[in-house]
Amino acid sequence: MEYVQERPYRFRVEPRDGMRAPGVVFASRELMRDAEKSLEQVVNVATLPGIVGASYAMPDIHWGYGFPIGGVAATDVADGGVISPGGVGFDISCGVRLLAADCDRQTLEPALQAVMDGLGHVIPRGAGPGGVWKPAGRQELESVLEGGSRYAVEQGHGNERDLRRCEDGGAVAEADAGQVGERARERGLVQVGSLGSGNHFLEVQQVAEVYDESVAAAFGLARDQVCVMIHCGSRGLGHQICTDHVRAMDSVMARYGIQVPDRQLACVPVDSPQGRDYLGAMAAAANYGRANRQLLAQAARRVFRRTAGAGLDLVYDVSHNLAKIETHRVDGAERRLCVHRKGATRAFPPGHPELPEELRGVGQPVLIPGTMGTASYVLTGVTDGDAFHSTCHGAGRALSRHQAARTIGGKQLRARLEADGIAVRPMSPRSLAEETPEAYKDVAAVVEASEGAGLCRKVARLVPLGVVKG
DNA sequence: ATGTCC
Repeated sequence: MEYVQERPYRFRVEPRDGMRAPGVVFASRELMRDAEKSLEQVVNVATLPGIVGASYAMPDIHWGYGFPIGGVAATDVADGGVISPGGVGFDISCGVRLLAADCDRQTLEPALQAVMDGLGHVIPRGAGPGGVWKPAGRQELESVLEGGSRYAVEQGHGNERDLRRCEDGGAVAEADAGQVGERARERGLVQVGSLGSGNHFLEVQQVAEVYDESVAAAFGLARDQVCVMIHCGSRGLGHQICTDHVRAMDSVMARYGIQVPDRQLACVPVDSPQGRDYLGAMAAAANYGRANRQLLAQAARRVFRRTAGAGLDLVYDVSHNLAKIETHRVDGAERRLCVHRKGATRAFPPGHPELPEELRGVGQPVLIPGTMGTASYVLTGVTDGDAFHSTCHGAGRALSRHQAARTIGGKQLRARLEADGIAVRPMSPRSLAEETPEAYKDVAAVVEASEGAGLCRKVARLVPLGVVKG
């Protein structure tokens, strides 16, 4: 696959063979070598009807279902633009929530093991059913699907300030629970407030480094401060919605005269019955994901209060697997676009009207989960951000689960992490081994490249003190 | 990611 370097941290594939836009990859030269393996998917996405700008890829790009993970593509709604579930991913609204504790690492130290034991006890994790909160019935599940974090807070699980610090105020308005199928509901009923497995986690962290004091202060973060980061999604419910709607789209796509180079890029016009159906169901899954993170945060708050006498304030909650209808300026005109971000994080700039007043001067907090043994990052959106104000979402996998588990045993890894001062509360040794830090790219390099490409700015680096893993 | 295959 041929590409050229346009400038530092930016590579380009010229349009050819059915591509309606160029491909653009933000990466260092070194990360670009990894990215090459997924360029075919970047090129495939560029053939989607109505695509504007480019088919973009973030520095943590890797192979995914249809779209690459780390892919961003926007389509023009009024110009036959399509919506593709492959551009969102199976884990709809997977995302990150960061809470800042009212104590620093030294103060927490004597209580850390008790905090970790408490979290290990109350945080449901791993595949299958189990959640901290059970909706009373079908009716209440619908309330979660339509109300997200807002509904959870209305029921006493959090406060109004939490909602200001959630993307979309905690709930996407366009959710349509009627488009959530029976099996998705069954699966969703028993998993509200659960982590799941794979790279999902709840970590107790410490602010190890601050790159921008004033932005960090606006986010409520300072050096040595204790934080809690929660990374999870919409569990079986989102997965089932994706499965159901891909099938529905696949069977009608030809009727719209749409051809795609990969069946996994199934799509329909945003402005079509099937497009609206998927967007309504996707929004419902998005709300489920936010309620999920809200309820896990409440569980963490109870543990911190009881075992350490500490409080937790929400810094922000943002998804990195979602499609959204947003207005952007394209070729000098305001256009309504369907922005797919799959393994890419929205990064609104300072002054954006959708940011809460107290953050409007500094930009949107962007939360980047790293790996267990290394670090996570807090970034902020920038004024001249590219790719429809998007940036990276994490380290990005480098080894398969199988390969990872071959490099180290779970017990050995746990011993190594504990020796490094990181308390670990895993679901099983095997699941831990699959998530060994060596299985991931260097998150610092990914963040460096994202900043170098002009997508965001670094605010703080967080290191783990304790990890609860699915 | 996912009741890791309906």
